[in-house]
Amino acid sequence: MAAISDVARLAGVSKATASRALSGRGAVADETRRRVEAAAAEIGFIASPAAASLVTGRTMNVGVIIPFVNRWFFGEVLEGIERALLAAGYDLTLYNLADHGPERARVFDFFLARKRVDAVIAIGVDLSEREIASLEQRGKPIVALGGAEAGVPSLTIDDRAVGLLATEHLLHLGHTRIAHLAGTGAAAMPNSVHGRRRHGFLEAMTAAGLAPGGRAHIHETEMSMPGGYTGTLQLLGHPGRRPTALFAVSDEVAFGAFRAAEHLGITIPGELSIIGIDGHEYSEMFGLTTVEQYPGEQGRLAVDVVLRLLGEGEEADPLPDSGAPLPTRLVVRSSTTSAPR
Amino acid sequence: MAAISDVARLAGVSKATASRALSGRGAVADETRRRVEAAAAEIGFIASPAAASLVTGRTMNVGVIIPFVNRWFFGEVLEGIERALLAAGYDLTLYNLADHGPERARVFDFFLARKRVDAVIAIGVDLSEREIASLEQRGKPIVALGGAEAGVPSLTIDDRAVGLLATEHLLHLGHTRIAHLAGTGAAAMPNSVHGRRRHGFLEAMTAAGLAPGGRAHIHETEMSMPGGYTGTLQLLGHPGRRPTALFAVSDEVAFGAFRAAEHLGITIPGELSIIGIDGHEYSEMFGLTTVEQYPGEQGRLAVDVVLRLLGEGEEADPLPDSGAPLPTRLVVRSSTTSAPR
DNA sequence: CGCCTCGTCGGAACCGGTTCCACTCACGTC
DNA sequence: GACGTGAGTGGAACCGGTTCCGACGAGGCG
Repeated sequence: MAAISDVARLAGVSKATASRALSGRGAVADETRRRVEAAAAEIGFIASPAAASLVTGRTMNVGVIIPFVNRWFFGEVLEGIERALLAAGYDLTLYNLADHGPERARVFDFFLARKRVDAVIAIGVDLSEREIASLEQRGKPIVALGGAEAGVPSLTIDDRAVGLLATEHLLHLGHTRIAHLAGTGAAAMPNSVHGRRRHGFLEAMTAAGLAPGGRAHIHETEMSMPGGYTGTLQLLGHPGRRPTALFAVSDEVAFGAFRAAEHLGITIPGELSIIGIDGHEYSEMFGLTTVEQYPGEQGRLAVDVVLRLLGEGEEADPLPDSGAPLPTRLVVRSSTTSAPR
Repeated sequence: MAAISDVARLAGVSKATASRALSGRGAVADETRRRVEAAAAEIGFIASPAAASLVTGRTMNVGVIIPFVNRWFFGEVLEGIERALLAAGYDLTLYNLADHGPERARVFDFFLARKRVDAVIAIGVDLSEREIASLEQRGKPIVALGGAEAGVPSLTIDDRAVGLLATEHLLHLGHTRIAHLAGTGAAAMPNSVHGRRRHGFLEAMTAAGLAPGGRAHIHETEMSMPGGYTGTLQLLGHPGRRPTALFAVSDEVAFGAFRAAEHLGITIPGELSIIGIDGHEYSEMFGLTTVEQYPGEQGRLAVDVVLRLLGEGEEADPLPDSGAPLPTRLVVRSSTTSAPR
């Protein structure tokens, strides 16, 4: 429990000089700095973050709010954030908040409002006005990732464009009976990620003269492999002319569709083409055509923005995150092919 | 920016009394407490954790070290820990440490050694002597989860028994040509989770008079679905008498095996029985027979132990975590059946 | 009725850093 | 040679709580 006063005494300087020497702020003669550093090393001095943050008001800690840990996208983002934060000397405090329960209010009022974090990164959760106000009022920057928030800097891919792109890929292959496995609430919440991807689908279909509801089918399902499985069974299980292509809202959902197709004896891509969204780690194994996004990199970017807002990056790189959507890329594999005639 | 001195002034008491009233420590008259609480509520007083931890030495923060976020088991454990910690008023600081890189030393020396956390929960990472000593020396309790650590309280299932149980299930079904998809390093590190499961497999095979190496095959692979996929292709892809049953070291690996079997035109369970370990969220969808474990509950338990070590739970429930292995359960589904004759 | 005990409370020290301010001193300039 | 300048340093206040210790009054006991 060596304190800075011990270091100062050992180095023969004042506490003030020791602090300046170790923190790098303020002018200290080179020779003095070396003496102080040597003294600190000798007694194994470790500064108390509590004492520092008490006076500076900075905790060197960023809160991350995330609804799921075990969905691939979120896990990847979290890893990216963690790495970037660690490199910058920040700690990451995790809040796993799915719904708007009492838990959530408690986290905002009790944990985040306290001086436990300097900033907040919210992944895939829509913050309420009150929640945003509560944080901003205390001068804590917020950055949203996935799901644009009004009033706070948001990093997100263009989900509508991605839905459009995926659907157009299927259309270009000659498919006309195309189904969409959408995420829960896609129709009810047009501004959600699911809603925007659905919108892109509808837009492409309409532009191709394929009135949705006529031959296009949309089924909403949970964002998981079992969700894709049961959803696909619903979509393709009944007799009649089946869709020849399926646009799944995420790769995990698409994986479930693979399994359902196998169960139904439908071959891929012969009888059914499947495209997903994400660029999931497993998509190569499935041979899944997908629109890739890069969640790890997105997490890193979110940290960049946060650090800039905290006045760390200062000038440095100008970073063109001026509202431009994050990059995505169509990767064609073996799960999509020309429509059977 | 309301400080406790403001509360005290408003309530007409001293800082000392205000602190006692709000923290619940020390004797305060009921009427005084009510006045202080009313004053605190009125000006929206929020205590500074930095100030409190500076003097008490407690941060109300627990560090969690985890090698992956995106493996189901780890994600589930993390969620369980988060929930339990939050309920107890603790924050969770996440450290995503896979290998023994320089990053890792930095986390231990710079982050954990500082007074940023009160305790550490290490999931599936083997701590070095030095790392353990460094934490214990500073009075920070450590709890290990999955992969027993010498010298620190460890929560873990009995991996050898689980491997035994899974293999015996296949043996009871009459299988004699049984392959094991083991985790990386299973042979090289007999005390690892992978090593112990492999050991259980060998033990069951030997007891059944089936000399490993004769008709039993072991292949080591990455703990993921693609790992299971390529591993299974290796194991079953070449001609000759194939195994009729497969014991996969984890459910995710088993899922990959399903996919590989489909690719090879092998029916399940007709030509190949598959059993996994974990009780993965998706195992029901696959109809996978598995030995379930309960990672969310394990995380909760780890928090219980940590809180006890921090002197929170004090007496309360005696909790029989006296080294007894965590619960597991064999769940038979449609992926295993009698050996073909 | 005197004394002890206990509940209640205030004053003040303290946790361990950071930073403002004043001061010294060497150096360059006119 | 007088003076301004700025680097380098120390003293002390301060961040916002917690806790030790002592004071005080009321009630119980002998």
